[in-house]
Formats: sequence, C-alpha cells, structure tokens
Amino acid sequence: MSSNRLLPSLKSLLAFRYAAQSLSFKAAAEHLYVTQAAISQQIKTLEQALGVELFERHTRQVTLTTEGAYLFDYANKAFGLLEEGVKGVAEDSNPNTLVISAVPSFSNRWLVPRLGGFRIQEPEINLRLSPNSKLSTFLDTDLGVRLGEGVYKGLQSSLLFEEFLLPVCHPSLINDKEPIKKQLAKIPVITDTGPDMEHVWPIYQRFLDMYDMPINTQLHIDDSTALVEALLSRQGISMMRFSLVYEQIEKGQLVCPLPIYMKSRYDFYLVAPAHHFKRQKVMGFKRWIENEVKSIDHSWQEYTSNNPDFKEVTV
Amino acid sequence: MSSNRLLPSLKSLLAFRYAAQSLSFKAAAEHLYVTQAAISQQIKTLEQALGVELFERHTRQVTLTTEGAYLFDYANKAFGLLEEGVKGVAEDSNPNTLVISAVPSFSNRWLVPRLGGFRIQEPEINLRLSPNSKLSTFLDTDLGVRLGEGVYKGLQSSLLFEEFLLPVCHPSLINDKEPIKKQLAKIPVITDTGPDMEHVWPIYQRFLDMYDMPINTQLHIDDSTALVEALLSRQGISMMRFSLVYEQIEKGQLVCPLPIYMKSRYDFYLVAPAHHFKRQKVMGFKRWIENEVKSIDHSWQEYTSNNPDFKEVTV
DNA sequence: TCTATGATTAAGATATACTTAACTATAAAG
DNA sequence: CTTTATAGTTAAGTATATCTTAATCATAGA
Repeated sequence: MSSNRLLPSLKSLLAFRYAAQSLSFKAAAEHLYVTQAAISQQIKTLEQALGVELFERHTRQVTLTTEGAYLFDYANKAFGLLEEGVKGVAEDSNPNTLVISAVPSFSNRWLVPRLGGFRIQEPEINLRLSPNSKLSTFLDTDLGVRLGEGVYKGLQSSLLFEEFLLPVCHPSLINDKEPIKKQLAKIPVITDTGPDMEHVWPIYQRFLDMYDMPINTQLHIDDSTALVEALLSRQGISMMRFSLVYEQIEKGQLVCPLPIYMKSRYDFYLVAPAHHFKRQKVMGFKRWIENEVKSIDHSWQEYTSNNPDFKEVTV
Repeated sequence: MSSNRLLPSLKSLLAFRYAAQSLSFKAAAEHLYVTQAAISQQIKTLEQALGVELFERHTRQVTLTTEGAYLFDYANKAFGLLEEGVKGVAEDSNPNTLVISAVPSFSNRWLVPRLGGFRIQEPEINLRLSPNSKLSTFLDTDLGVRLGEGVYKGLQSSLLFEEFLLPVCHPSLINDKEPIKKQLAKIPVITDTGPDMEHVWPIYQRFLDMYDMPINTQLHIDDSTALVEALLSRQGISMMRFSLVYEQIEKGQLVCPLPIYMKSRYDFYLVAPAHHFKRQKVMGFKRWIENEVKSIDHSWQEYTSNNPDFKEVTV
C-alpha cells in the first residue's frame, strides 16, 4: 500500500491545522505567510482527498464539522510533536549561550559560588542558570543538574559525584562531658523535604536509641541555604548532603557529632538529550564542573581518613 | 515567527521517518514510491535545514546519529498520529460493511439472536460483529456497544436502555411452604465478573438478613450464556441484568424469587467517534437496535405492573 | 578482480502549491 | 436602504519544490 494512500498532502494537513485552530482561513494564511486563496485550495484538496467536509462555510467565518474537530485533535498533536522534535534537534541557534537548569539546593549552595571560575575558563560563553525542580523539555535548556537515580527516560545522564548524608550541627552545641547520645537527644532537629529524607531520620533516631520517640521537629526549612544558616546560628542538627556543607566542616564552622554517615539513594547527575552533550559549550561546562567536583571527593577522602571510626550505617 | 521557521519541509520529515525506520534510503524510497535519489535529496535538504547530521553514511547502509534517533522518536509518533487521525476521519471506504464491537455478554445473549431481523431490514449491509471487551480505536470499527456510564473521552455515546439487576433462579428451586428468605439462604450463589457486581451482592445478602456471612460462592461463571445455562439447569441463583434474562422470565423458565431489583450503575451505550453516527449504515443500525430494544423496556413495564410489590433497593 | 548494491549528485522534467485577479455573499457602517 | 469592507471561492497562469534520469562513487561479497 502506498503511503500516499495513508496520508494526504502534508501541507494541506498543516494548513488545516492552523485553519482549524483559528477557525479562520485568513488567519491560517497569515500564519503560514501565504494568501487566503492558497489555504482555501489546500483545505478543498484535503476535503476531496478524505471525501469528507472538514469545515462548514458561513459568511466570513468557518466552523469545524464533527469530522474536522476529530481530525484537528490528531493534526494538532502531530504537528506539535514535529515542532518539538525539530526544535529539540535543530542546530543550536545560540552556541554562545549555555542554559542550565539545576535543582535549587545544588544551584544556590554549590554552583553559584563557583561560577566565577567557569566564566574565567570560558569567557565567551554567556551562562544562564535557572534554579528549577522540574525536568524541562530541554527545548530551551542545554543541560540539567538533577538529584536522582540517574535514569531519565529518553535522556542521557552522567554521574557528577556520589553523595553522602551525615548529621551536622554547630560545634558549640556539643561538649565532652556528657555522653554524646544524651546530648543529641536534646538538640532540636531541623528537617527539609528531600527525596530520601524519610529514610534518613529513622536511622539517626535508631542510632540514638530513640526507638519509639517521634522526631523532635521544631524546624522545617526547605531552602538549603537557609538551612545551613540555621545550623550555623546553632538552631539545631540536620541531616545534610556532604556536598553542601563540606566547606563549613573543613573550616570547623560545622561538625558531624556522630561517627556515622549514609550513602544517599540519590546522587547528582548531569542530564540532557544525548546530542546536547556533543555541543561545545556543554562539553566545556561538563569538563569544568567535573573538575570542580573533584574537590568534594577529595574533601570526603580527607575527612574519612582523619576520622577512622567514621562508618556507614544502612537501613 | 513563520511556521516555516518552526517546521522544515514536511515531505523531508516523512522521508526521514521511513528512512530512519528501515535504516535504508532504498527501503524508504520503495515505501514512498519514489527513487532513492529523491530520498537522498530530501534527507540532505532536511539536514541542511536543521543544521545537523541525521544519518551516518557508511557504504551501502546508513545509521542514525544521536540527533537522528532523537528526531525519529518525534517524527514517528507524529506521523503515526496523522495516519490515525486521517484514517479515522476519512470517508468510509466500505459503506456496505458495518463493523460492530460489542461486549460479549450483550453480543452473545441479545444481539446475535436478533441479527436476522437486521439483515432483513438492511439486506445490502454486510455485518461483522466482534465480541470484544476493549474499546477499540475505531479505525476499523464503525460502532461499539459498551456497558458503562456513557462517558467516553473523545467519543459520542447514545444510551440504549436503562438496565436493572435482579436475583434470578429456576422456579423449581422455590416452594411455597418455607419462608422465602430461609430457602434462598440455602441456594448456592453463582457470581460473574461484572463492573457493578461487587456492589450488588452485599445488597442481596443484606436483604436476606445475612449480614455477616460470607457469600456462598460455589460457582463463578464469566460467560453470560453459560451463566444462564447454569441457572436453567437449577445450579443456583445469580444477579442478572434484566435485558439478558427477560425472555426466560416471560416464559417462566426463570423466576425472580425476591420482590427486589436494583438500578444498575452501568447501562448499555452505543459508542463511536461523533462522525461515525452520520454514516448511513450506522444510522440504520441505530434505528434498528433502538426499535428492538423497546421490547426490553416493554417487558420491564409489564413485569413491574404484574408484580406490584416489586421494589427497588439501593445501597 | 569483478560484480552488484546502495548512496550521491547534477540537470532537466513534472507536479504541486502559490499568486493574482475577478467574483460571491453578507455583516457592519453610514 | 445603500454602501463598504470582510472572508472565502474559483480559474488561470506562474513559481517552486520535488521527482526522475543518468552518470558517479565506494565497497561488500562473489
């Protein structure tokens, strides 16, 4: 069977789409930069090919027949998909602008402070950063930074680093006199809404032998910068991603009062459609960030070797 | 912005679709009834328009680049939708063949025995009946008969008749001596898997004052013809749609031993895309079946007036 | 080494789609 | 009630996109 049998003139279908959308041949014509006459003829051709009336013609306006309404549904979706696919694959029209969509916690606490370095390394790249929790369609975004398991349908992902979680508080909240577990039981807990937080607190609790007690959550802060501020101002203890507090730990501004950590179920990934990774600007950014990220791994190595009794706890 | 900016040549996209599908320009050419040269040129045009290579050319074969693979995903879905829409809306190519998809219970017990009448009324229509529980795409089906609430996304529906459920068994299982509830408690229950059966049995149970007792389900039969056979051969009692047993009740082959019935939450509907209802053959069938269905309503009127203590029970 | 296959390219042929211009019908303005 | 402006239709001619033909390339398989 000929595919000409399957599909009538594609141009006529496109004309139909716009005509049906605006219920006006004139508007469709303007949209497609042709004359009304052209649209009129295309619609006529299409109707003849289908053997069905798609529009009811009234004076100075047209309306869809039930057939027209049925077809519009499909045509609109179909051309929408084509436009999306084409836009997603077409040559990067702004090779000097790099658009990154990153989860806010990582973006604000880690990425933003370091961007100066990237601008020095790639001065001709104009970087636009949008802190965003939702995975975009990647039509206007070059690259995403996401916290997850690294599996994103239809997308390629690249692990940035392995993430660890550990309890963190201000050093002045802890002393050498009392037993540490007893002290911690009195320190308020600050929670946030992270993807694996619900798994994390029970472990902390269990480690403190607080089996039945509900977590003492006086404070819930979702913004990680604000959360770190709260920790620095001695407001409590929280389970933190190492990547977001390792600098404070290195400086002694924050401490991990228990010799425990957990492997996070979720790590940070670079995510994008496969071909975005071939773009020069994306490759440059990836090279840069992968190098920067080494400092986190390095800090982690150092921290664990300085604290030999530090050990992993699991569920 | 011009839509020419949004979409490159649609023909080239279609050529790409087939070329990517078969990973062969030659095969795509055959599919589209043109020469390889035409496909080669179309692909080249498309690649130039997008500014991106879609295929890697090897000798005597081509493979998709990552960009090509990305685009194919969209193009394939898009043209699939167009084909589906076009096929669904195009003029009926077999105006003398009527394809009906009906739920098996209604089809087998009610429709099939009556089809002779339709063939006499519309002798030139070749009818194909497919007993089917799934709603098809209506690409090859003119009309569906469905049991439901009459709301089907993107489809038009037309109520055939209101449906009632009542307990039914063979008359010899019942006598005048013992209290009826006591007798019924001993009769095995035959169940089937219907959409509102779970609501129906508790009511029956409650009516028999069997509040806590589990239903005595010795027999479960999903085929309604077999179920009626089981009832006729005295194997138990079942909740039946009036439309499927009214003839047996009228003949006295089956009885409703309790003066109760329930309005079904689900009724029978004719279902199809709106424009299918304009087809001559569909209109003819609708006219015929709506007339036939009157016998059910009529029988119901008669039954309820002959049994004045018959009453509706609800949840 | 030779042959056959699948893709590419240029040039010309053809079909498709577009513009122009004259026409219809009617809503809205005067 | 007449006039004007608007939206769509149609026919004829033109422009353009798309195809075919035919020559060419590269190489897998005989």
